[in-house]
Amino acid sequence: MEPTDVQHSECLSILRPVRDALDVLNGKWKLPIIVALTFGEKRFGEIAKEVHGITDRMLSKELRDLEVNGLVKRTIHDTYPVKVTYELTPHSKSLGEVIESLRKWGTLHRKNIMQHS
Amino acid sequence: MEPTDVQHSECLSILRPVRDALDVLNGKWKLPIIVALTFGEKRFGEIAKEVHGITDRMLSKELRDLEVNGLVKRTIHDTYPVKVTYELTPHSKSLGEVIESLRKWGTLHRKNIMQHS
DNA sequence: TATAGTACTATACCATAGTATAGCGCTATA
DNA sequence: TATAGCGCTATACTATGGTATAGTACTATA
Repeated sequence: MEPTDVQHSECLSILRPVRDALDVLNGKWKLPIIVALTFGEKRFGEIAKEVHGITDRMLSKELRDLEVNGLVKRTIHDTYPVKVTYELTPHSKSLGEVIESLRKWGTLHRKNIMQHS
Repeated sequence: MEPTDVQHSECLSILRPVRDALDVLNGKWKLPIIVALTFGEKRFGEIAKEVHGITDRMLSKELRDLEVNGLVKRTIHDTYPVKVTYELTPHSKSLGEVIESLRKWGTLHRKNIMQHS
């Protein structure tokens, strides 16, 4: 193997965690839902109101996705009538850096595109 | 408006550049193609060989996408027979930080999932 | 009794991302 | 003359993400 081959296969192995991260954030609704939960726990209906345009079906599905990925905690309160709330987990807070990094590059990229068109 | 509303709308406006960045990296093939071009310019056929499993159709489409987004430069060499090469632009190098940030979180996330299952 | 809210699920559909396979016009080589 | 490589494009298909609309079992309120 040549040196570039070694470097190349290293790059490829780096891609797996990168893909993992992208998959967690992917889709139209994940980030808006996370934003909605940023300022404290909320009920299903409250999130639905804040995330404009989302259908109940999608909200239900995406919340389950986020729960499986350990970003959101679902709590069923033992009251009458039953109350269900969702909140961000500590793990989800660690996303802050990634989002900031994406935001910075996205802003830079937008400027770049503007200039060259 | 309450204070949280202000903060909430701020978060939403931050999402646009984040979406932009995610869209550029999205899809199954963008990152592997970028990796293939990391160590210098390459011809269509060479990239096709390095990015395992990609079809000509997809490679053609994704290269055009990357070119439109200013990450890849396409050069037609005035030789017989004509030679076409692709290379990364300086702008694409600025992706390094973002990818590193995603890689770090992706690794952390994987550990987190392993523990809680 | 009727209406509305709560937290969903079911069914059907559509649009986009990606795959599979083939072909094109060109040139170089055997 | 035939075969293979080059850089693609065309056509048709499937799979996934997302939308639209309705319905459920329960409770609270008028």
